Amino acid sequence: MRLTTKGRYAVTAMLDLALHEGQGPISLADISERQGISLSYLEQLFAKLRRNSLVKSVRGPGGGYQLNHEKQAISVAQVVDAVNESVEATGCGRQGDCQNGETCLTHHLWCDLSNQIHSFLNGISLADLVVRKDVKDVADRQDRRHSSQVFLTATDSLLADKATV
Amino acid sequence: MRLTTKGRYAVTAMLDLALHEGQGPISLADISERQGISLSYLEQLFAKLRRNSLVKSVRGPGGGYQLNHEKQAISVAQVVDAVNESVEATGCGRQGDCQNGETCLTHHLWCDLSNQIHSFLNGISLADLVVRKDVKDVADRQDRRHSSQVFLTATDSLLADKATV
DNA sequence: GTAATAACCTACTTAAATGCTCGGACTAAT
DNA sequence: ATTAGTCCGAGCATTTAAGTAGGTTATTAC
Repeated sequence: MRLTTKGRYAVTAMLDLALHEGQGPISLADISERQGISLSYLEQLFAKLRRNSLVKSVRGPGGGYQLNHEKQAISVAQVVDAVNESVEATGCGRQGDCQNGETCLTHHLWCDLSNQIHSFLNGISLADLVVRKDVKDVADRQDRRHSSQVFLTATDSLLADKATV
Repeated sequence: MRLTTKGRYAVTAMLDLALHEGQGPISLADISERQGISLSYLEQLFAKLRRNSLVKSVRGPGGGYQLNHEKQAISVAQVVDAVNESVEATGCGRQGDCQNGETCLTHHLWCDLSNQIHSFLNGISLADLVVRKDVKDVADRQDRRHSSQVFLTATDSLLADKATV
């Protein structure tokens, strides 16, 4: 079992998509900036998310990614799974052949733990996260910062335009 | 978060000690044989278990390891923790400074998950495991095999003794 | 049609951890 | 004195995460 930034990034990015749903395709550059995740790394993660048909893409200018299903139909477990971070706690993948063909002493314990984790993460959808207060707070902060940055760079280019006149 | 054979080995080995409690010190060689874990690797794991005072050791012939506390006072979480396999799912160690100083979008989600896992593993003691049917079954199988092996090697040495006569 | 944008793809790099092995030193019972 | 055991450090092969770099293709806007 393993849960690193890989799975956390994937969930964060998907949640970012869910939060900005209805605003058209969201570019990875935007997500990268808002969530502080390397753009190239995001590309690799979204390749997997796309292969698992959790997102759909639009190429070209104004393009980006969108959720491929309803928010409430995408669970955290699915996202973590899509980027190959199994929350399976057994070493044998539940086969029970952990100790050269036979069941090891603690096999069932890890099975129980796997069930526990999986049902927990399976029970949480992106829609559930979007309405949480702690998520909303962080999202608001990020959006303010992001839009003000957009404003600043827009102002910059206006000034640059003036300068070139 | 990470749970690999390292933590699983540690719990398995501790459970082995719990199962053979009252039989004096248990050598790592015995555990290695019964549980199919490399002896040298066990040594490294038990160094950590000892440093966390989960076991006490007896050196010299007839020596080995014993639980340092009552079976019911040692939880699976403690054992996993002792070998440095944190079941902490956040990247920031609950600090909330995940995204360059500020809280990331999914921080609270991973906190919840950590709580879930921790309370689950914390609620299971070695005593709980010892009485489980699935554990008993495997333990019986291992003990039969182990004692018959001891018998065989004993017979071997008897025969060897006879041969040398 | 040309430039810009953004998805898409492949390959490489760095760092860390796992799961071992090996060799030896210390300690205590026979 | 020998032997059975714990103790300790170094080293090693493999895997993975996480990120870099460099490019190609599709689409829009000018």
